Formats: sequence, structure tokens, C-alpha cells
Amino acid sequence: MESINVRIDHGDEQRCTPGVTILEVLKIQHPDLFKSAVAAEIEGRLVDLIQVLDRDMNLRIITTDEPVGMGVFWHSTSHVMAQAVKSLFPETKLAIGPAIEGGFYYDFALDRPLTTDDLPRIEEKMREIIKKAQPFVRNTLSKADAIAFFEERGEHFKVEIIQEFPDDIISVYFNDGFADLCRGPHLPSTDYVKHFKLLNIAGAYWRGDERNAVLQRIYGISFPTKSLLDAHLRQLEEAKKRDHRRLGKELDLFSFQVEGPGFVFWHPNGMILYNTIQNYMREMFFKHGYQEIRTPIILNETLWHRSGHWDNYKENMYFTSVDDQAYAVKPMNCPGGLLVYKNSPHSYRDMPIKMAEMGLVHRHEKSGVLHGLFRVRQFTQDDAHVFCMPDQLETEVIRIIDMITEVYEAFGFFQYQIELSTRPARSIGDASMWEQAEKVLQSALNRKGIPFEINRGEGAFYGPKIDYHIRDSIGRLWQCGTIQVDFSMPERFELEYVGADGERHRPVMIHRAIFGSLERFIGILIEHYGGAFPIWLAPVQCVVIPISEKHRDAASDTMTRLTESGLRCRFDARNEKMGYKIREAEMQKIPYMCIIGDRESQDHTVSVRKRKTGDVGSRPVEEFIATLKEEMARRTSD
RNA sequence: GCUGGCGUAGCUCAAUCGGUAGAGCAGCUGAUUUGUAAUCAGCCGGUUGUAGGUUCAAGUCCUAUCGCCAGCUCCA
Repeated sequence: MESINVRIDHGDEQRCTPGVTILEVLKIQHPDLFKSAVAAEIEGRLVDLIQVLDRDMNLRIITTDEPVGMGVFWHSTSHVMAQAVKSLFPETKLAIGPAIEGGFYYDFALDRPLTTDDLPRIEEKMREIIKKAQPFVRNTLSKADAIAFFEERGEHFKVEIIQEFPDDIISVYFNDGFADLCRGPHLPSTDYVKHFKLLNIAGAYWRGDERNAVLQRIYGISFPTKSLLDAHLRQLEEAKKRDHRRLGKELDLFSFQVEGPGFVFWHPNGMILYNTIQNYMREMFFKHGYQEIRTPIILNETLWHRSGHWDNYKENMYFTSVDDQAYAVKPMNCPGGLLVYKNSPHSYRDMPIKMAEMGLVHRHEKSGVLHGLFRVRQFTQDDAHVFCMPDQLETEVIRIIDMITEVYEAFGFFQYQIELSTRPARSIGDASMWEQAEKVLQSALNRKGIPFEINRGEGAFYGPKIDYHIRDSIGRLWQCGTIQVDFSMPERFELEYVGADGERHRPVMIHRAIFGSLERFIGILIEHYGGAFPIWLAPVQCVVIPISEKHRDAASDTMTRLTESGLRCRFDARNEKMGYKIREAEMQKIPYMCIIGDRESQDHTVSVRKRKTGDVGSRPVEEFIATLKEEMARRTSD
């Protein structure tokens, strides 16, 4: 019998018998890979491990160490879940069940609403299926046969999907009596799915369209080892502990009230954060050559017609009337800023003009999307508009990039991802302007040596943009900053400047925000720091704790001294033991505690306890103040 | 907006089959005078989100409503 040559992962060629499966080859030749392999890649195509080898080829083995491999793993788990649901509730119709970034889901249509109480039952059934080690078998059918097959099974969602496929070859995976339309590849058998957990249930529309049927979605996660699953669940726990809604309550930062859903009530502690951050941003405005303006919250409706918001943004706006005239509450700051620009003539000598505004905007978000500080209906933008001459555009973009970097680093964000979004299908302005602006943004990023991804067709209708996604301390990405070139507004508002030639010219406008929404950014900071703010942001920086009543006066003096030097302190003179007060200060995540007992009141020192670290010894009050001041100035976290 | 779940004291939660709301923490008062994450005792605290309904009886069942939570195509 002839043999074939197979090369695995760029290794040596191996002689194999035709008809052998990849799995069989691995088992004998690569026992280590055999353990972690989930699929293989042949000439750029993903295939099952039970694929039969019938000719010479190069193979790449996909393991769970790479995202693609985890995708296969999760996808197979979602099949097992669907199989379990189908066996528990036979009338269930299957929609789709893909692997997603952190796990998988499957959408079902069934009459009975699923609840979290059903999850253990489904998990139990899944364990049975896994135990049986049912092989996943791939079959290919013609389009017509596939439609007939799923029609017979009453799986009309599958039929709908197949009908839209361009090719005539449809793959279906079988294990035991379960069959699912699937591109594959899949794990060789169900027992590869070792450790899993179903996480939650939610509603989802068929194809994400609210006009379609509502399906029930189950989310889950799985891993090849228990320790990986446990680590993942711990990470979810960690994220839960950092949830800014929870910390906002625990640290008494803000609240929401039924009287104003989506509108933040800032408490005194939260106000410290809010103002500290805002003051910091003001410093940055001036340091980077911005002038600050403030424009009204409600403005005549005609302005919003002119700006285009009426046509493009009406659904998200609030309206009111003043003296029988129609007014609108601003959802964005730019029109107001444009009016300020237009209020006086401008010379090329003044350009660029950089106007910043801490603008309070209102946007009517659908009730279902409100989410703590992350999605609110009223928020403050650290907005700015840069009006410049076309040849200044690149320099200004680079200056903005530098400013954004500086600001993020002050908050401990050193990693971010950047996307450049280009002209969308529906847009205004001529092609050469777009091309020019896209080139400018790209070249600015290149000159700063910042890697970025291009998001084709995702730009705003009025111009291309750069978006920043910052990575927080537990690895999550948050979209914050944005730099947008705008051709539309200067046109609509007929902005002008007088050039060196004495003629009137149209300026280019850049919109930029660094935090985006101050509310949202504070939410991100709360989660990023887990509520343990660096001292410059901490609402309370130090608690003064007298050990007993007789140290009260000495402690009070210390307290006065600290307050006078501008530190935000709290005096805990309650009739409680020191340990009790320390515990409370730790739970409130206050960075420093000053303990005053006999020794300290005698030598005018303080016994310093640092959050998380514990007792760090005694020192003179003045020395302690100097240390704190220095730490504040450095804006370090811990 | 839509689907599902949840709303009990300031907070975290209990209350069996529908049988007449309870605990810890917090708060207040008192005792204790404390050396690096909870001293002890007593007291206060509720129209069970709101409005209707069913029932001899509703936190519990039904309807409506408000709010909160999970989500609402990372293309089989």
C-alpha cells in the first residue's frame, strides 16, 4: 500500500497510511499534542481532528493555547448544551450557538421561559452527554437535502439560515441523536469538554433585530482544566467585586433615584472625585493651550436644524419650549462652540483656536440600556473643538495625541488600543477631503509610532476619527477618547477666517474628548482601582484615630494640622476600639490612617498605617504631611 | 423599547402549602478607655416599590405600573 507524507507544525515529514485520521497520527507520533489538540489547519482551512488524511499535506495543530482553539472548544460546548436543552425540552427550536470572546451562548425558542433554576438541570444533562464520549461526526449534504433534513426536524431557524447560504455544500454535525447545522470544526468527541459552567440567561432577538422573535439565550464558559475554569470564575468574581455600582454604594460616592432614572446623584465623596478630575483636566486645558468656554444647556431648535442634529439625532434629544418658542436640550456641545467661534472674526494669525468645554449634555437613552455610570442620560463631556487651517491639521492631531497619552498615564492607563475609522457609506463631503483627512490621521499616528487598526467604513458621517480603547488593571478595554475630523460643521455654520491673502477661508474643525463622559470615566476609574484610589483622588485621604479618649485632644491637634495643610481628613473620635476604626477605614479603602496614643501625643508624632500594607511606623507630623503631599503630586497609586 | 428575572428595615438577607414580618450589620443610648481589620448590653427601625384585584386571610396568587439586574447577530 502506498503511503503519504504528512508534515505537522513545520516538523519533519512523516510517512502515514492513507485513511488514517489526524488524531491517530497525533496519538502515536505526538502524545503531547494529542492531549491539547482540538482541531487542525490544512492550507488555511480549519478541520476536525477526525479528518482522514488521504494525500501529502502540511498540517498545523490547533490547541486550546490559542484563541482559535478555545473558540472550537467553546463551540463544541455550546452544541453539548443545545443537545442537553433539546433532550430536556424536546419542543425546543434551535437558533444559533456560537463561541464568543469569553465563552459561548446558544439561542433557543421554547414556550416555557428558562430560569436560572433550570441551569443545574441542564448542566447535569450536559455532564451525562460528556461522560458518554459521543463522537462529533461531520456530514455534508446538498443545500436541498439540508433544508429537507431540518424541515423534517421542525428547525425552521436552521432552514432560514441555510436558505441564505451561497454554496451548495452544507455541513451538519451529529453526535448521538443530536444534529446541528455547523461549519465546524468540532472537538473529536463530547468528553473533550471537561469543565464548564452555565452563567446566565437572557433574551435575544433572532438575528438581533427587535422586529423578530425573542429567543432565550444561555451563556456559558468551559475549559480543558478545572484550574482554568476556576481562574476564569475567580476573574468574574473579581470583576463583580469591582463593579462601580456596588462600590459607589459602599463608598458612598453616588446614587440613582427613581425620580430620575439615568441621572446621577453625586454624593460628597463622589463629588471629590468629580471635581478633582475636572480640575486636573482644566490644568491640562491650559497647559496645552486651550481656552475654556461654557455654552447654554438649552438652545433654540433652529440651531439643531442647522447643525443636522434634528435630522440625525432627534430620537435621543429632549425638547422644551421657552416663551412659546421650541427649544432643545443639547446632546452635544459643538453647535454652541461654533456660535462662539462665529461671534467674532478670526485671522490666520490666531489659528489654531482651541476651545474646550466641560459640557453638560443630555441624551435620551432607551431605558433598557442604562447601566450605572457607564450609560446615563446626563453627563459632562471633556469636550474641545480645535479650529485650524488645513495645513495645521496634522500638527494639531499630534498635539492631541500627546495630550491624551499624558492624561491616561496620570490615571494609570499605560496600555490602549487605537482604531482609525474611515468613510462610511452614508457621509458628506467630497472624496478628496476624506482621503486627505484619513491620510492626516494615519500619518499622525505613524509619526508617533502608535500601532492602530483600521475600521473601514466606521467613521462618523461628517469625517474620519481615531478612537482610544484603554486597558484597565484587570485587562478589560474601555472606549474613551476620540479625535474626529469634521468637514460638515464649518460648512453648515459658514465658519471663516481671513488668510494671509486677505481672502476668507473655511477652517477645519477637530472634535476631541479624552475622558469622553466624565461620569463614565469615573465609573471606569472606580473599577480600575477597585475603589482604592490613589491619594490624589481619594475622597478621604487620611483618618485620624485616637487610641482612647485621653488622646482625643492630641489627635484633634494633629487633625487640625493635616486639614490646614490641605489634606482631606476624617477624625474618628467614636467610642470604639482602635481595631474597629481601622477595620472600617480599611473597608472604606482610605489610603492612610494616623494612630495617636500615649507615645505619639508625647513626641508629636503619628503612627502611620497604610491601606493594605499595615503599620509603617511612627514619624513627626510634618514629615508625614510632606510624604503625602509628595505622593499627591506624583499622582501615583500606592 | 423588547425578553426574562428581581424589588422585604439605611445595608446584606430570612419568612415552609397563602395563616398575620425576623436576623446580622449600621444608627441611637449606656457601660467599657482600648496599640494596628469587628468590646458588651439595651433601644430605635417596616403601609413588604406603587396602585388595584382574588381570598376568611396576601410579602407570598392575579393585573397594571415604576425601578433595578442579565442581555438584545462579535455572522451556521
